[in-house]
Order: sequence, then C-alpha cells, then structure tokens
Amino acid sequence: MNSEAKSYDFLGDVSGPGRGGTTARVVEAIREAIVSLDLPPGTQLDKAALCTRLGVSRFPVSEALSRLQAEGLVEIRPQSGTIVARIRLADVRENLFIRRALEAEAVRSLAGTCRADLLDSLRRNLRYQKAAAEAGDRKGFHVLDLAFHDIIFQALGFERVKAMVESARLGLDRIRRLLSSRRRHELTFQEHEAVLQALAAHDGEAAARAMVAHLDAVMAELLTLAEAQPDIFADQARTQGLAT
Amino acid sequence: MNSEAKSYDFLGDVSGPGRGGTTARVVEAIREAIVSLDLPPGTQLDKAALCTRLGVSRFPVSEALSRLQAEGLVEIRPQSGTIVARIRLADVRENLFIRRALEAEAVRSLAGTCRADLLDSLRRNLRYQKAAAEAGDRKGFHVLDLAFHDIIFQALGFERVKAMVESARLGLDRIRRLLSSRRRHELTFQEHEAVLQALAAHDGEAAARAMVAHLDAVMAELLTLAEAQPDIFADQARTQGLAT
DNA sequence: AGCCACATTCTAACATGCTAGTATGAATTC
DNA sequence: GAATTCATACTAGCATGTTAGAATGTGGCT
Repeated sequence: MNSEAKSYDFLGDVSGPGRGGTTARVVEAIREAIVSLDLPPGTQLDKAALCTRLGVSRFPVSEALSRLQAEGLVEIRPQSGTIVARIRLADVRENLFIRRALEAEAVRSLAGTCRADLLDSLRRNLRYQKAAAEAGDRKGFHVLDLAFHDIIFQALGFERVKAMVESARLGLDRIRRLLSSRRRHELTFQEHEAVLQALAAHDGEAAARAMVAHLDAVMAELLTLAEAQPDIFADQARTQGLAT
Repeated sequence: MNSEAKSYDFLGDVSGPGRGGTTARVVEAIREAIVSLDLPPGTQLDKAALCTRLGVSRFPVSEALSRLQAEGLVEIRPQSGTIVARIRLADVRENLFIRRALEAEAVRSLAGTCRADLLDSLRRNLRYQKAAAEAGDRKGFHVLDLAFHDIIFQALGFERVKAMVESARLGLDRIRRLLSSRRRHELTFQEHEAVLQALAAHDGEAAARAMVAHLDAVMAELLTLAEAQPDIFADQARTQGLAT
C-alpha cells in the first residue's frame, strides 16, 4: 500500500515565530502545492504524512483541509479519505462567473471616484507587464497579472471580496499553468490596458465591459484547452449537478 | 465574573443521527443565534458554556467559530476571547457589494436562457409575497424573500456562488430584522417584480439593473437606520482599514 | 495619589487519544 | 468460476489533555 514514500518534500516551511497562525500557514502550504500541481488532481492525501512533514499535529491539518474543501481544492470523503479535487469544468465556469461578477462590479464602482494614485499604480504595473510579456518572462508576468487585479481590490478596500476573488482565481490557476503562452500574455496586456483606459475615463460601464471581455477571453482559452487535454478533467458530462 | 449564567437556552438542538456533520450543525446553531440577535453584537462567547449547552466537545465549536469568523459574524481575539462581531458600516457596504455583483450577474446570465419553469417558480413565489405583504406577515415575507433569491441561484447551479451570497445576506440580516416594515415589504415586492419582468423579457441588462436597484434601495434604508441607531454599530470612522 | 511591574487567571491554539464508519480484500458459498 | 459475505485495516470526526499568550487586577514604588 505504502509503496510510495509520500515524503511531500515540495511543501513549504510552516514553522512560525509564535503560537498563532499555524493553521493559516498549513493552508497556505498545501494550497500552494495543489495550485502548483505538485499535488496533481486526484492525489490521495496522507494526513499522517502531512503532519510529520510539516511538524504539526492533526488539528491544524484537519482545519486546513476543511477550508480547502470550502475553496473547492480538495474533496473530503467522510471516513474514507481526502483527495486533491479533480478539475471540473463546472467549477471552472463557476470560478470565472465569480471573477466576472466581482471584478466587473469592482471597476464599475471604482471608475467614478478612482484617484490619481490608483491610476498611476495601474499604469506602472502595465509598463512592467509589457516588459515581461516582451521578454517572455512567464512567471514574472503572472505575478504582475495578479498584482494588477490586487491593486484594484486594494483600492476598493473590501477584504472579503478580495479573498473571494483570490479563492476563485486559485481554483483557475491549476489550468492557467498549462495555458501560459506568449500570445496569451500579449492579449492579456492589451485587455488590461483597455480596463485602465476606461477607468481613467471614469466610465464604469466601459470598465466593466472591458473586464468581462478580458475574463471571457481567458475562459474561452481554458475551454479550448479543456477539449485538448480531457485527461486532467473529471466527469465532463455527468455528475455535474446542474439544476434539474 | 460569571455573574451571568450564560445558559444559551435559545440555541437550537445539534444532536444528529450519525457521527458526521456535528460541526456543520454547530455552525448553523450559533449562526442562527447571532443573526436572530439572540446573541447581540459585542457579546462575549463562553466556549466552555457552548460546549456543555450543545453537548459537544471543543473541537467542533472551535472549527465552527473559525468558519463564522471567515463569514464575518464573530471576531476571534487570539488567546483573549471571541465576541459576536459588532456591525460595521464597512461590512454592510461590503456585503451589499457582494450581493449586488453576484446577483446582478446571476440574472444577467440567466435572462438569455431562462426556462419557463424558472419563471413559473418566480411568479408563484411573487404571488405568495404579495399575499404575505398584504397580510403583514413579516416572518413569512422574509422566508419568501429568501426563496426568491434562492430560486435564482438554484437555476444557476453554482453552489459556491450560492454559499457566498447566503453568507453576505446573513451578514445583513442582523440589521434587516430592525428594518422589516410593511412599506419595505411592498417596495421589495415591486422591485422583485421588476426583476421578473426583465427576466421574462430575456433582457439581461435590464434584469441586472432591476436587481441592483433593489439592493441599492435596501442599502439606502439600512444606512438611514444606521444613522438613527448608531449604538449597535462599531467604529463608524476609525479602524475601518480603508486602503491607505 | 498616580504609575509601573508583576503575578494570577482566563482564553485560544495546539497535541494526543479514541471511536465509528467506510472501503477493500479474502474466504466462503452457490 | 462468480458472486456474496465477513473480517480487517484505514480514515475522518470527535473528545480530552496541555501549553502559550493576553488581559486584568494587585501590590509596590515614585
């Protein structure tokens, strides 16, 4: 049974200074491992091994897995086992729905009152994006992409909204890894720029439209990818639980 | 110190059939107590008393409180204590933002493809709403109000979105209790009807506008109420942590 | 009298032990 | 040989024990 060692070497360090925050760090470590595909979809998680590897007890691990289940990254089968959630097309759609709704409303709501320093931050970010896209720096571009959206939510000041969007984005990141391409970077850059333009013009509706267009473009590519690599997806047609 | 008994009599029963789901039931019980204002904002929670009252150990209670913190209903002060979150104006704004974004996008996305049975369900619900409003049945109307929004998300089929909206709505329910009035019911009914009209006409944008108008109307009343009863709110101006 | 240091006490966070439910595989029966 | 039943091993969920940190109140000091 335990033919594979399950050493979980790739997991980050969770040793913290004081007492508090252990659970949060465990969440972070496992989430990172899942999103980076070090833990591929469908992998069974050995809780005991996780505890020994991270040097913590089962309490924080249990709670961490529970939260990750809420985020849709793992699937807990009661009394049976916990596995890394397979990527379901329905989840991809849902996560993109969440991002479309919240991010569009964010820019719509910001356009009217957005301050100059916000625009400046976005402009600076886009300059870096352009450079990263031209240099073909995939990882750098990804970081800047995240930062672009983060800047917007920072300006909005809604912590829970930000957390929700981040959660939705993480649910998509496992696929995005496979999607990252130079052409996509250039397109993303242009789409981001359109958002900025609309924000600068204080046109909320246009900003929302630009954001939706951006996310829909990503969605379209993800779906194309899904067609090409059906093996990493679970249950395309059945058990999707669409409204009856 | 323990001059008050802290009997927590109002808490519902959490005894379940089998082994699983205890934590979920504890969450439900405490959440209900908070939303119904049996546990007023600012109340300190006695974890041990909760355990004895509910007949469970500290494990499910801890996890339940942790989840409720994520929902913004309680505030955990490390090593110090847990209190029922005071209602912050910023949270009200955030929760309404979430609802506006997700519910508007929901009806926008549904308008194009909405099926006849969905419209029928909504129509039936609105007939009941009208009856409840005219009869002055506050509790009944509230239930129907929830059902109206639930029907929409049921049709959408996105579980996590539904959970997010529900969480946001619960964060607002503590105030809504104080706001529930006959006039508000009539207005709500009319606003709901506008949403239905637009859905029936397959006009997504109009449906979204109607939904936003509905939620904004609620928001306006909540803010008016906030002015009138500032005592239940915490820190109007300071420590709101708006983007610096 | 006002202020500061210290100790007590309370709490959440963490570790560990235990139980029940599930799945798997082997043995038995048809 | 195939299907079914039973035993075993494994897992999540729950209970309980332990520890570290924070608030508060008290005593001494200025």
